[in-house]
Amino acid sequence: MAKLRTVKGMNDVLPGEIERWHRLEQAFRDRAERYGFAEVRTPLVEHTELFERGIGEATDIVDKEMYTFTDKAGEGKSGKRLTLRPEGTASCVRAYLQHNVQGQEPVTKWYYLGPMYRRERPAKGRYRQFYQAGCEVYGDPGPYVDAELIDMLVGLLGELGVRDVEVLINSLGGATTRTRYREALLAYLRPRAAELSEDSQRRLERNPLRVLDSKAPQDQEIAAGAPRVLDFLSDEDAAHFDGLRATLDALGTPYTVEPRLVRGLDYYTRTLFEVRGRGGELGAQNALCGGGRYDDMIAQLGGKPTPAIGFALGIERLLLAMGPADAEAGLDAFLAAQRPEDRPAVLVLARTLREAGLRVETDLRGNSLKSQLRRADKSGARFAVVLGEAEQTQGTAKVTDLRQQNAERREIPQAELVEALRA
RNA sequence: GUGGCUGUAGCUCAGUGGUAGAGCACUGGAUUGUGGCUCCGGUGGUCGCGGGUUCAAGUCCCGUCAGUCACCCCA
Repeated sequence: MAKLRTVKGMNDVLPGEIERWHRLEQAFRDRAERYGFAEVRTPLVEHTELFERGIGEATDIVDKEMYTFTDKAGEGKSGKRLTLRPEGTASCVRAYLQHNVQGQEPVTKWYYLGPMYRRERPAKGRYRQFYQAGCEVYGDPGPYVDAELIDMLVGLLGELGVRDVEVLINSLGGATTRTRYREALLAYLRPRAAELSEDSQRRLERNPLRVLDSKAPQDQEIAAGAPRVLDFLSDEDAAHFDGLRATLDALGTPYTVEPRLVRGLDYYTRTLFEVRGRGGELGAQNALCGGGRYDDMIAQLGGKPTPAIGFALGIERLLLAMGPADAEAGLDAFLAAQRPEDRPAVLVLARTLREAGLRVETDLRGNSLKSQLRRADKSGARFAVVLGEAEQTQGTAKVTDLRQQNAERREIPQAELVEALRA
């Protein structure tokens, strides 16, 4: 029988690595809350229809990457089609509508953090279960929140030491702009269809915008001469985009306008952005986070028309871009027993110290004092504390500072130990 | 889904068709109450898995699975 192991593309995160996850997650939460966002947690499983209607059936995500299954059928009922969420936005919108949040407050700011599932071929920085942290704002048409959101992201990345990034922005305009642009783009691409890559030819009628961000050289050449969305923006769309840029300028947030930035989700309107890392660790998966405005989705899913914007960032990718971890906070003390009969007293003392808030470890498997101290040293503990016959009778403990090479052993009354170990 | 590369100890990797190895890690010890450095010992392997070729396969061939990188996709 084959060895048990994780499902392809899904990974364990073990102690030693998890500390970096905590640091990232904590930085994200802290920043999001400082900006007025509150956490929302939604189920990992949703009705398949939510993603089909929310993300768009023409997208690759919905078309071929979702983990979808049929739930067990109930009495006289057929099973329902369920899907492991491939992204977070659709679920947030569903929750927003389900609990009629839009009727309770004019503007809603939510953040989320958790695993997403897409059945793609795994690669560096791309896994089948991967983690995203994201923010969503409902009820604010922008463009000021758009800029604030982007600026918040750049601030977060900087706080985490990721400074070599590129912020790309674009605008797709509203529904009417998009329709007009789509027609113009098709008019340009159709005569050149034969020259396009196979993938782009397949996408041409279904989702022509995707041809623009193809990496195939022949596609890029053709895309370079294609009409630009920005030239098709309505006056309102253009004013919105100008407002975004002016606000980013006022915030001092660097950005690049990339008219060919399109992104693979169908729901975007107007503002679109992506932050790419330039670090070598990232490989081809250099999109650290992406987002944009999706002003039409809430109405499409049955709510009253409400403007919305959001982004998601890929935790694993950000971890790659962050580089190696700082030294983790270690133990305060490692307690050792001189003789087997000292072990209960060590446990009593360990409990006292732990109750006092100290991080304390012991190793009382029955090994020698030498072995216990060797482990104390490897544990990274600041102090070694030894209890033996003499200390037991005198109510003291021998304390050694493990950071010093030939540290003297101090005999300290147990009553003063907490204080001594905090030093 | 397509292609390239890689699978040997927990980790990093050697290994000319002829007895399975090293370093690190783990563990025991080096005049009995003290760690690191050093030294000596020990545990640990279906050589990813299945076929084939051969007197003989970790080594050669085929398949398969997994990892990884790129395409693709996207965060």
